Amino acid sequence: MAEQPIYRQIAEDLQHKIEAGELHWDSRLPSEKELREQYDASRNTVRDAIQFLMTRGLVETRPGQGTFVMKKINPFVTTLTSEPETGRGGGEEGVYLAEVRAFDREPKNSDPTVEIKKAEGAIARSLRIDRGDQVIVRHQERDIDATPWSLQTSFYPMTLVTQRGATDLIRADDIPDGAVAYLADKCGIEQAGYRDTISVRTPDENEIRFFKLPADGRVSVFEIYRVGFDKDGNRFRLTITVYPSDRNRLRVDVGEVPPRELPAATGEKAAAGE
Amino acid sequence: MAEQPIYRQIAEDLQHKIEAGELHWDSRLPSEKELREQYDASRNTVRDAIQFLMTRGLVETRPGQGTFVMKKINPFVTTLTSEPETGRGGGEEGVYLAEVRAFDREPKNSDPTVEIKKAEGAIARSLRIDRGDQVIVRHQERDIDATPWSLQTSFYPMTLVTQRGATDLIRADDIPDGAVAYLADKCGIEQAGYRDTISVRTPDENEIRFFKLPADGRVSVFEIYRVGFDKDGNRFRLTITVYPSDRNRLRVDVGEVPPRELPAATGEKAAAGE
DNA sequence: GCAAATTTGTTCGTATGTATT
DNA sequence: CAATACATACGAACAAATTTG
Repeated sequence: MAEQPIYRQIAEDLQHKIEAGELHWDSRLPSEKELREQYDASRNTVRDAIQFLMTRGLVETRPGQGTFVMKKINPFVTTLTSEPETGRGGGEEGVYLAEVRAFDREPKNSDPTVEIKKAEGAIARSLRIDRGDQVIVRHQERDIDATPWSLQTSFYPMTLVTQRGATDLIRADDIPDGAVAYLADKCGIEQAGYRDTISVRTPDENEIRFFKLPADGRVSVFEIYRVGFDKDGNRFRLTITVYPSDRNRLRVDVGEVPPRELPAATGEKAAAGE
Repeated sequence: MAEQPIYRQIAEDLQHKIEAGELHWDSRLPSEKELREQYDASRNTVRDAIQFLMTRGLVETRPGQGTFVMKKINPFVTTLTSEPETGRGGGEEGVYLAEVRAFDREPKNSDPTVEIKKAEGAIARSLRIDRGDQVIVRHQERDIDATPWSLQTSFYPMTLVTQRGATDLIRADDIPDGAVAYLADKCGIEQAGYRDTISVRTPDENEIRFFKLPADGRVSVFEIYRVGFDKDGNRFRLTITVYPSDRNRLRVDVGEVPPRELPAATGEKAAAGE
């Protein structure tokens, strides 16, 4: 049995101190120089230990200041199956706002940006249209409690506007009840169901900037492709939502499941959804 | 605009070469020594660049051999909502085997290990039992096409054995049709529904070993807590499944959704589920 | 506003250990 | 056993960000 490398030993010791409460939230760890003396190791080895803890989200470093114990994030739980009756799912406009407020947290939506583009490979395949077909791209940024929380981009075939009269899709305005409800009202396209495909990947440059994630991709993001189907099984929209995995959880309810309990005051456990 | 650090420049250059097809799948990158000469940088800097690419799953290192361009993994898609009729969900024994075989891939289940433990905090909360109550812990390892794919651990209250006669739960044998079906048969506990909570975290030591993940936790894992409810809303089991996020996707179908298409021969796209 | 001190970020060099061929 | 290549560890220097006087 090989002995643990030094940097791991140091990391473990620091981790224990953090978990034992010796180092509380937002308190500064000893500087690299001090740690070097404490553990009688080189600076690089100490830095390896700190990086190990950073990868696991226990500490963060601030250039010129020091290394700090990370605040435990109270994750927000998005229920993907939230409103089967209306055919709308968790994460969508109206549902999202209601969900967040139900947990006593403050949502904020940016104004949407609207673009017209040619469909690229993945988009065209998801919507079963031809590559190069015109699509409407609507993009929104969302905060919870003033922290950047998710990025949502929806793609609609241009034919919804040109042939079905859904002209509000190309206005750079919020659609108050959500695009799904609008399409039902305006052109009678009812969403009979949707399919979510969930993957995890490293964030790109934009996402790192918006979510204020560490630049080296230690914190990954959920990427959810949601394809909406009408009652004939046709695909009429694709929504891609990106959530940083450190501050989000997803939930799926199947069959008969008791309703969610509301958060007990500021209790972490209820909100964490166990 | 600050210039990019050298290790990022090298990483980008290598990434371009990979994406341009100059370095094809499974081909070896130049050794660290050669890269050092090519880019006129130190070995540590070259290693930083390689680590950057490893984090993003573009290359892998094999001690004693070199650094290789990673094969694009054909992810397996687990549908969490797969069999609403039977009350069983994706990832569970019978469903899992059928799902994998339907996509022409070869599943393998290890024999389960069975332990009796006292329920710890998270387990007790999930099952709504008291901390310290006895629970049965059944653990299984799963491969697909000889690659380690998921780790599953189920927790059952001991009362199912002592008061309801579900004695097979404490036998270290496979339960062929799955524990859910067994409990329905044996003690009439029907699973009326279940709730999945999905989070992402860094793998622990065991998971790194089993899944052969990079030791420093760059590749994260999905962790799915599935709580089963009977028709009275009581919780009778908790199953925690861990999937490496680099080779797995999750799917959720809500409402009326056309059936999945079967893979077109060996096509990546169909299997990826777009 | 500026300069000094502190702290982390990046880069270099070197040495030794370990795994594989 | 030897060669190759990655993993860990040491030391040193300068750069960049931040705080303090």
